[in-house]
Amino acid sequence: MPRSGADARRRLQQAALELFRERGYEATTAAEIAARAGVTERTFFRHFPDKREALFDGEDAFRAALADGVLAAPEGATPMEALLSAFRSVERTIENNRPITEPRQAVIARTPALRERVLTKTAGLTDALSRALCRRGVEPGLAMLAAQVGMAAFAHATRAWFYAPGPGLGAHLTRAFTELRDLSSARGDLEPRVPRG
Amino acid sequence: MPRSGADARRRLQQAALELFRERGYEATTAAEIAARAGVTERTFFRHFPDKREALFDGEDAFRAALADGVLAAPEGATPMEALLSAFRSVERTIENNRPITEPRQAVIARTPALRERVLTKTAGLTDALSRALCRRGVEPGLAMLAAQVGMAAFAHATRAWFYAPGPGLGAHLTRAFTELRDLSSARGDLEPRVPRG
DNA sequence: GACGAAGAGACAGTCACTGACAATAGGTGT
DNA sequence: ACACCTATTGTCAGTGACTGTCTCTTCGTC
Repeated sequence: MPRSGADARRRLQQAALELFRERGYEATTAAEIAARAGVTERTFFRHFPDKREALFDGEDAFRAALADGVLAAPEGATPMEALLSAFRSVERTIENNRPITEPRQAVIARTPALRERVLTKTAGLTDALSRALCRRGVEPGLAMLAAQVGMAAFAHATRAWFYAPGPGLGAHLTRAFTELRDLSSARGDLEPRVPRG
Repeated sequence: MPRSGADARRRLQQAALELFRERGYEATTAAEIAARAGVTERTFFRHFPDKREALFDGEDAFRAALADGVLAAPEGATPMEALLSAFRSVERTIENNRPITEPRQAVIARTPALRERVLTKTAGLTDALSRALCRRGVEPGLAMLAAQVGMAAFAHATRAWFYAPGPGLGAHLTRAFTELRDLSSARGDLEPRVPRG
């Protein structure tokens, strides 16, 4: 019964989150998730390529928003400025989504398999940022480096905001990018200690 | 027959690499790897927690070397300087291991499941670097940020060296850390565009 | 009211991974 | 030489994630 397709998908996601919270990720089977959602195990795997993905959705939209944010940055912005601008453009989205992401995070935090998947999701976002920077004329290699560094700062800010939401994500972002600048600005000895022969 | 234990392990790793190169990762079963190594499938899983791990070994030693490198950095070094010093301390190791890592990389590059595992391995290294920085007195949050940024630069350098080994990894490292400094040194507008209400 | 496409169920099968128990090779002490 | 102990492996049975295939039902369309 193709009731709506999207309906079953939403029920599956809800059931998955509930069960993961109740018994943990490893202890719940795909069949159980499907049963609670009122469909067959086979249907579960038609909606999600694997069990983990039931917890990660809407990442495509977020990735697009980030990339758009980079492209929408002011003309003369440096790579890092463009990235910060992109992060600021999704600030509100993240803050508003907190009630949804918070319980999810709790499950992820205690499940190695899910933490691993988070890393590939983050890598996907980093790739998107890198490609967007390229479209702004940044050399590909440098774009990837900038995207990774920017993403590290963004993750840092998000982590800090998660534990201390008071100041708002924006304040943590500002702080993270300031810390970033302070970290690399110290003029040090960049030359190898031992000259190569 | 407990021939030696470590022997079977080495044969399994060799067989895994060979088969992954011949037919690809997804198309080879754990039983096939075990068969080529002259043991049972059950023995394979006694040596490796999962199929992917047969390709990733010696990461523990590498992680320890990196952490030691951070701790061995000169007294007054900044976090980034300590990280660079750590990377320099494993330069030779990486250069010497190229014949081993190169075929491995080729398999990993075309296998999403293995790329995902690389990310968690890298995250493990980043954690170790972060903890080492903490032992140098760096505040934990900042240590994690520094470790991630440093690891991004290291990965950038390694990537560049992979395609252009000529100048040596050390030269690429120097260049990466210089680019890093240039990236974040540009003094920009770090304040939010719209004041928070 | 026929019809085509999109979901969904039913069913069988592969493969990664695990627990439990038995068998054997190697080294050790006497 | 002999009993003994332990590490390592083989064997077997089982669970659960995922896939291919086929059929069936429902919904929008003509």
